[in-house]
Amino acid sequence: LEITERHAQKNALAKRVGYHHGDLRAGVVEATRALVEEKGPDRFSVSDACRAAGVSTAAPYRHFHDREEMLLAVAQEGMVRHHDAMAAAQRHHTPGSLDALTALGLSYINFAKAEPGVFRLMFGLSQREKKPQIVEQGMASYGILLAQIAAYSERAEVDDCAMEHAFPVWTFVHGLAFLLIDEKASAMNIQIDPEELVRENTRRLLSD
Amino acid sequence: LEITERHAQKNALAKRVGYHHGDLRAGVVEATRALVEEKGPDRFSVSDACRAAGVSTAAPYRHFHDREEMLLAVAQEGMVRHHDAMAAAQRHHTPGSLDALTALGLSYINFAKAEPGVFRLMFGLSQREKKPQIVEQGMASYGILLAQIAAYSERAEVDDCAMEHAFPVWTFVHGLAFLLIDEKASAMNIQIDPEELVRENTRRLLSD
DNA sequence: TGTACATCAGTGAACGCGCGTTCACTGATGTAC
DNA sequence: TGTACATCAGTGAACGCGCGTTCACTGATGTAC
Repeated sequence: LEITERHAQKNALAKRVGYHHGDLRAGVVEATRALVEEKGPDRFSVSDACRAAGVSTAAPYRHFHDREEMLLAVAQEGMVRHHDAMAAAQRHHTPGSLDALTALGLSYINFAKAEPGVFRLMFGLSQREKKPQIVEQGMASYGILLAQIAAYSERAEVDDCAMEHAFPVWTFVHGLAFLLIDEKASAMNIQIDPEELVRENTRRLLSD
Repeated sequence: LEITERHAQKNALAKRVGYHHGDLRAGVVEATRALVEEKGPDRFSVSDACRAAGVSTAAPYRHFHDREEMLLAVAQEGMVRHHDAMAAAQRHHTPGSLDALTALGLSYINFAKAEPGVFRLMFGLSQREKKPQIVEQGMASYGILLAQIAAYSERAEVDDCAMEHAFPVWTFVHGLAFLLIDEKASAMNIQIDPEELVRENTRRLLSD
């Protein structure tokens, strides 16, 4: 009898076996991520996330100091996904080629399109960008761009010249990402081919 | 006696003469703008604005349907200021010169720096960018850029070529504005000279 | 010019609600013997 | 292997709070006579 009850409970709640959750932290972070995506970073509420994760509203406080720390965890994981996507995108292209740089830019934009909520969380104003883990992860992503640009201009290492050229390329791609997810291009009736746009203008920005 | 009372009251409340406000709508919009600037568009609350404007929380509902309409009014006025700043910036330069285009871009960025809250309100995702008044004002601002770019490439009118070149320039400047107000450039320890950055990269984006 | 009255901008109090966080408690788990 | 116990992840109820909006009301203003 008791075994049958247990079994039913297990099936009903899927991840939940009993009083203990198993991995409540991961569950809450995933619920937070989904809500940030659904409602935006500012509409997210702790209560919502707990409801979605199927735990009491007090539970997250065993794992996070406060609401902000939950968002920080989501931003952090986002930074890693973002970095990994860029690293993967360049892998299929000749280092230092315009193709590689285009793939890098497109993967930045595609991340923004795929996860606009998390993208906003990562790149919007907050105290988050001052946390060392976030800065480090950002530096790592920027490093991928720096290396490609150094290779593009046929330099062995990242020098001042590569750094000066990298920032405008980041700026352009960053602007395009926001214009797309904030629906400004479409509101202004501007048709866009992201790939050609990124390729041509990266080329122009790196000219001289 | 009564006159003295009136006088004292007038001095104390400045804008407030008695039961009626005079221009409550403008007062509330200004309070809303200031709060959007101070706390950000998402932290703004109707109650805060009423407190700041010195009116009851019910008062704005004589002039606005709801909270969103108050933000819409602030966005709208922001669009006009933004447009006027760009129009003024180009006035001192030869039409179609790189100087004129640089001044245009810088005025875009300076608006973002001066009013980051309103800038976010104007360019963030919402249903607002679909309101005809907002779209129209946006088109007008974009038209200034289009005209300068047509003149830059020595064309008499705005043709497809000008439109194709304008979008990347907007994208670049827009991206720079966000990287600056979201403090990404400073968080990554990147030093910037906005004027040179805008001039050089506008030139590159318009090359070919 | 003086009075009666309609208008409607602004009030003050209340509404129902969801929020972030805290608290004393519960009970599943792992470990020592 | 079996039992006693410490640990601590998760609970459920409550807290104080500020929110957006509505309501019946008040009183200043402008107009008709």
